[in-house]
Amino acid sequence: MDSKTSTFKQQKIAQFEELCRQQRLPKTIQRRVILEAVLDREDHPTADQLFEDVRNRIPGVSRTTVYRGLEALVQLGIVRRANHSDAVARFDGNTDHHHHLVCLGCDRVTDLDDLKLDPIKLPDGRRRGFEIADFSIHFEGYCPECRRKKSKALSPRAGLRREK
Amino acid sequence: MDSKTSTFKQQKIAQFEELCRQQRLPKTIQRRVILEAVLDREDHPTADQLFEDVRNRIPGVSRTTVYRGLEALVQLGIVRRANHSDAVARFDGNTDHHHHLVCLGCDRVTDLDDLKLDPIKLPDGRRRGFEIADFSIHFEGYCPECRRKKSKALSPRAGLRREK
DNA sequence: CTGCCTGCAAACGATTTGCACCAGC
DNA sequence: GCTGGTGCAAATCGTTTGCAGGCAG
Repeated sequence: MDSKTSTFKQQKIAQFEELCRQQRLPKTIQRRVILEAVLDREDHPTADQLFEDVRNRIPGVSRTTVYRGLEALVQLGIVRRANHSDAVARFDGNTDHHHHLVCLGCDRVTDLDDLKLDPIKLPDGRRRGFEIADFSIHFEGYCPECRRKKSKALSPRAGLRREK
Repeated sequence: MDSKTSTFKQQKIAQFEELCRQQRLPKTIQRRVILEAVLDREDHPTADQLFEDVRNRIPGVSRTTVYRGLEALVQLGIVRRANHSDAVARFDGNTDHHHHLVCLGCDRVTDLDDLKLDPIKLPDGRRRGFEIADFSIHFEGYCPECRRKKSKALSPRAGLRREK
């Protein structure tokens, strides 16, 4: 929205085009729009949500194209797969270092950019021969909405049903 | 295997029976065995792997029962869903505080019990009204196996295909 | 031209659901 | 006996694949 965000988006798109050139991949409108759709969202949309978003801009796209485009963007390292506990694939245009707030009530995941946390000593790197490149912290707790529900009804732990 | 592990298992099972009593749920053999199957594994098995394990002990079980049993155990808070990036559900009998090593090459997730990390200051708890109950750190990197592959071929980033 | 990308329809695999029956309490 | 668990088969849902064009380089 503001210029900062906008610049970020520009950069990502430039990065995408750059990679296409490097790898001699045709840069199609579809994939550009798919990337834009991911970048336009703050949350971690599912492939289907993105399909809807893309379809608003390119009425004829097929679901397959969106799925394949997303996969391609992941391969290029421009977007990330976001791992929620539901079974559907989710994507995240923010490939920078950031952390997550995971709600134990509704399973929603929000990004957390507070980086006072960063100076954690990346430890035991070579433990078990594992080479650590980065890390992110999952904070588990309850989002405002679920806190309210929780205080009202201590009981049932609204099932882990999928959101739709 | 050793007495410590064994005790842990006992406790979990006791906890399960306790919860069944509290909530007036019948405690069936199937669910007990499902729980045991989860506890007997160190990794994060898929529902289908657990189905196989359970079937070895109760030849007649249906896949449905295992799925439903696992769901029930998750609801009871005895086992956790483990979030990998592949599309299949995975489960984890270790509900204690622990961290994860996530391989960017093969997406495998391993538990990390090194708790020198624990004294991290749980910060900004009330940020956005989010109530933080716990946290876990995802270390992203490359497991020994993928490091080897990576050093040989810098190129293709073996696709994110499912393991089977 | 050549190769990757697209769209469609069909296939697929994991998970869920409806229903009749059976088992704990 | 009532309630919830089980097993089976069918349905569902997200995702992938095969194939025939189409388009970017």
